[in-house]
Amino acid sequence: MTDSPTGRQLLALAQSFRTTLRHAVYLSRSMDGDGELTTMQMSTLSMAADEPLRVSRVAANLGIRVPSATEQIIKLEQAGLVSRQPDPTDSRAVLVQLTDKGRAAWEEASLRRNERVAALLEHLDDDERATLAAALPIIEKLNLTT
Amino acid sequence: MTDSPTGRQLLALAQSFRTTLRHAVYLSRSMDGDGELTTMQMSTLSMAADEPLRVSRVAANLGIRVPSATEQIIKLEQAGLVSRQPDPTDSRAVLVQLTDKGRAAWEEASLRRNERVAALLEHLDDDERATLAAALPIIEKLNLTT
DNA sequence: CGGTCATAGTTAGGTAGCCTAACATTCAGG
DNA sequence: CCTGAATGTTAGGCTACCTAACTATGACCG
Repeated sequence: MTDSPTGRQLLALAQSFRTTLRHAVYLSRSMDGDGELTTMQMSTLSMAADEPLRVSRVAANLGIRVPSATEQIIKLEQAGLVSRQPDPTDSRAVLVQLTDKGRAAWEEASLRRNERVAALLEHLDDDERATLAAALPIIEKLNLTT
Repeated sequence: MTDSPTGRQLLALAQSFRTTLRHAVYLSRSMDGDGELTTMQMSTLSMAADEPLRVSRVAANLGIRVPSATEQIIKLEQAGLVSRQPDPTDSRAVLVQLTDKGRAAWEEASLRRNERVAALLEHLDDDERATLAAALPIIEKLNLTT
């Protein structure tokens, strides 16, 4: 504790974390296959599942700019999965809302993804799964810090 | 244990994991800023750091196709960070090798990234860091399964 | 009120990274 | 040799992101 042993440990953990983060991106992409909804599309739908929300909120949640969000949302609209309507309380804003078709598509895609991920998790033993489960909220916490 | 309570637990964990995975992608992207090396570029350099390797190996490690790897490698070459030379033992193959400049750039970028991630990790307490450290190899294991 | 500034989205145009298909070159086996 | 497999590169296209410029609405204030 003379100098900063904690600092070195932190750097070492950061190194490992960075590597794993990269592999996680890889893993995530490998889940995206087929003609299914993309991860980003599913996130958008899941946000709108609770209540209609603004384009700017979608952008913020996805970590992209508003024009990019508009683009994606228009595609979802053309696919009939969401509808766009002016916000009655502020006609500048646009509310993105899930259609019935959108909800069905999201639920089904979500289920299928979960099954695919669950199949991976089956290769872990109980302890490993417990550790993983404990780590997830911690990673979430890191995100908020950003 | 009558039906498959484990199955339901697995699905629930899968759901959480999927969400965190998405946020991890977000986190990872948020690290990519500036005019620095991208994550993919750093991975490529780190692979070549040990010994020269083939384009096809780079592609496989990054999870992309060979033409895409060629593209990235050519950019790195133009930046003077790697060199491309025919494999003496098989002149179809091309060996990608780190230049001195490439090694220096990689080491510096790596250090800076680690510092940035370490800054995030500082917001965690010791227990949380321990849990995170324990979870990393488990996530790696999932990747191999893919 | 009426003018000015901020806010919400869309449009336009450009870039980066990925893909498949088609192509050269080289190796390996009968 | 000659044919088929393996290794890269080239060509062309797609998607998701970006910034800049624009429209339209709201909000504040003299």
